[in-house]
Amino acid sequence: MRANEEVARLLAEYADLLSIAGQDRFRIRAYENAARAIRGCPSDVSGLDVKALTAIPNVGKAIAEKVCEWARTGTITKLEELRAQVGPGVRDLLEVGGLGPKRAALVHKELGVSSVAELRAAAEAGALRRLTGFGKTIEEKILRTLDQLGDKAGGDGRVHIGIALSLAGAVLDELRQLPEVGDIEYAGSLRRMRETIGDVDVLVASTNPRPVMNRFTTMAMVRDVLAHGDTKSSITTGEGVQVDLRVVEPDAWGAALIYFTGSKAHNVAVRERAVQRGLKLSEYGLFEVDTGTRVASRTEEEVYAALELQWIPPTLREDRGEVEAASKHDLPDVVSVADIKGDLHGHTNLTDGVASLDDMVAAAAARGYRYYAVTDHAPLLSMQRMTPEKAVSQRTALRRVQERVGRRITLLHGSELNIQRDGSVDWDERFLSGFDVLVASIHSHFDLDRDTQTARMIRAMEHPCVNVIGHPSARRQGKRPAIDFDVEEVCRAAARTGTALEVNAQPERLDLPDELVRAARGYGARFVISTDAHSVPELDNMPLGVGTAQRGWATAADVVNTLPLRELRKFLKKGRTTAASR
DNA sequence: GCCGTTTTCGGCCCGACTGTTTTCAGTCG
Repeated sequence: MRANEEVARLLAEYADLLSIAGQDRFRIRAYENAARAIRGCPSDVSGLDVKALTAIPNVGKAIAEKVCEWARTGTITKLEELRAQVGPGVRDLLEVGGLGPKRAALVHKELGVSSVAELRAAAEAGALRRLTGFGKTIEEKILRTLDQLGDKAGGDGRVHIGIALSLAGAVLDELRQLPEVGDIEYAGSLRRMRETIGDVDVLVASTNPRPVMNRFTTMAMVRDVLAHGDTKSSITTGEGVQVDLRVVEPDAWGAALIYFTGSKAHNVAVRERAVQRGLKLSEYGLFEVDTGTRVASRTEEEVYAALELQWIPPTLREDRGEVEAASKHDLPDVVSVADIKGDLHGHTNLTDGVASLDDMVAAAAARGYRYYAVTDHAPLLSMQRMTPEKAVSQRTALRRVQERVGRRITLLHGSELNIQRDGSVDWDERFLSGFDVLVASIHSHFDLDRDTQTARMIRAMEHPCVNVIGHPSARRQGKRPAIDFDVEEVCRAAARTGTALEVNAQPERLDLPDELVRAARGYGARFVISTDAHSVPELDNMPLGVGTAQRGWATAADVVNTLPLRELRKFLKKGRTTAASR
C-alpha cells in the first residue's frame, strides 16, 4: 500500500510544517491523526473519492480533498506553499531530540539554520545558548544527541527498512509484469535486513535486458535517471532513495545474488575461501582458476556447496563468523516467520491504535496465528487515559470476541505497562494477576545513568507478573539513542526471572537491535518477537522483527512466541498468584 | 481540521520533566 504510506508522510509533513509555522495545535493534531488513520487504512486511498475518504475516521472534507488532489496531480498545493513559507531543511531539525517546532523555528529565524549540519555548526560555535529559551545545557544536549546519532539524522540518504521494503516491493511488482523478466529479487542490505538502507538493489535474470531497463527508468516513481545501461541502471525516487537495477543471465543468478546481497565483508571472506581452493568467485559464477571452467553459478546453494559451505541465510552475511560456522555445518537454524505462532504485543483504538478490537483480532486470525494478545497502554502513560474499568471491560469484550471466533485462535488479554523511574509498574499485583500477558516498557527517563537504568529494568523483571520487557533499549532510529544499561546484567536477570526481551518489529525501533539479540542469547535470555501493531497493516511488520532476530542468530527455541499455546501459558504464568485467567 | 450532537459550535489526551525562568514554555510519550 505505497499510496497510503506516501499520503501519510505528506500529511505528517504538513502537520510538522504547521507546527513550525506556529499554527493552532488542534489543527496540527487533526493532520497527525489523519496521517495515522490513512497509514492504517486497509484499502488503497489513491482510488477513493472524497465521500469514501471521509468515511475513514479522522479524515474530513478538507483532508479528503487534499488526498484527491494528490491522487490526481501528485502534489498538494497547500503543502507546497507551506514548504516555501517555512524554509527548506527546517523540518529536518525536528528529528533532533530536544528540538521541537518552537526551537526549530527560532533557530531558523534568528540564526538562519536550515539543516542538521548547520545546527551542529551553530551549537559548536556556542551560538545556540544565546537564544531565548536556550542555555548552555540545552546546547550541550543537542551536541551530544548529534554525536550519538552520528550521520543518521544528518539526512545522508539512509532510510529505515520499512520504507525501503515497501519501495522495493513496488519496483518488483512493476518489473514482474514484463515477460522478459525471469527471477527477480531485491538484494543488498535490504535482503540482509539491516535496520537502515542506503540504496535499494534489485537483481533480475533475463536474456533480454533492454526492455527491462526501459521500463525501470520510466516508472512513475522515478525522479532522476542516474544511469541507463544494458546491464545496470540507477534511478532516484521522489523520496530521494536511489534504486539500482542489475540484469544478469539466468545461468549466473546464484552467483550474482550472492555478489549483490553482500555484505562486502562477507563476500571477501567467501572469495578468500574460493582462492584457497584454486577457484575464483565473481558475480558471473565460481570458476576454476587454471581452466576458466565455471563450476557453479545457477543457485546460491550450488555456489556455497561448491565451496563446501552450508547455504548461509542473507541475514547472517556480515562476516561475523558465519563462514566458519557454515564450513563446519554449525550455522544456527535461525527462527523463521513460519515458526511464529502468535503476536504478543498490539494496540487497539481503546488507546492509541487506529483499529478496533474486532478488526485487529480478525486480521490476526487471518494471518494464521494460534494466539494473539491485545496489550493496550496502562494508565501511567497518562495521555492514553486508561482506567481499570476500561481494562476490565475490554477483557469482557475480548471474551465475547473469543466466543465468536471459536478455537482457531486463542485471545490473550494483556497490557503494556510503564516502567517508572524506580522500576515499579502500573497497577497492583492483584489486578495485574488478572492479565494473561504483560509487557513492561520504558517510556520516560531515558537519560538515567547506567546503574540506575540497569537496576530499574531488573526490578521490573523481578515483578511476578511482568512477562516481557518491551523495546528494551528504547531507541528510535534517527531520533533517540539507546538508553544506557548493563546488557549482561539485564540479560542474566531476564534468564533468571523468566522474563523475555522483546524484539520489537516496528521499523523505527527494531529493538532489541540485532547485536544485542546476539549478546543476550549468549547470556541465556529468551525473546518475544512482536509487531507492537497500532493498525491492521502493521501486523505485517513481523518479518522485520524475525529478520532482526535472525541477524542476532536467534533460533526458534530462543523465541517464546514459537511455542505451542500450552507451553506459552506456562511461560506466561510466571509468578502470578492466581492462575492466568482463561 | 475533525467530530458529535444536549449539532452547526465548542472541545479536542494530559501529565511529567527539564531548563529556563522567577512563574512557565517547550518537549515528550
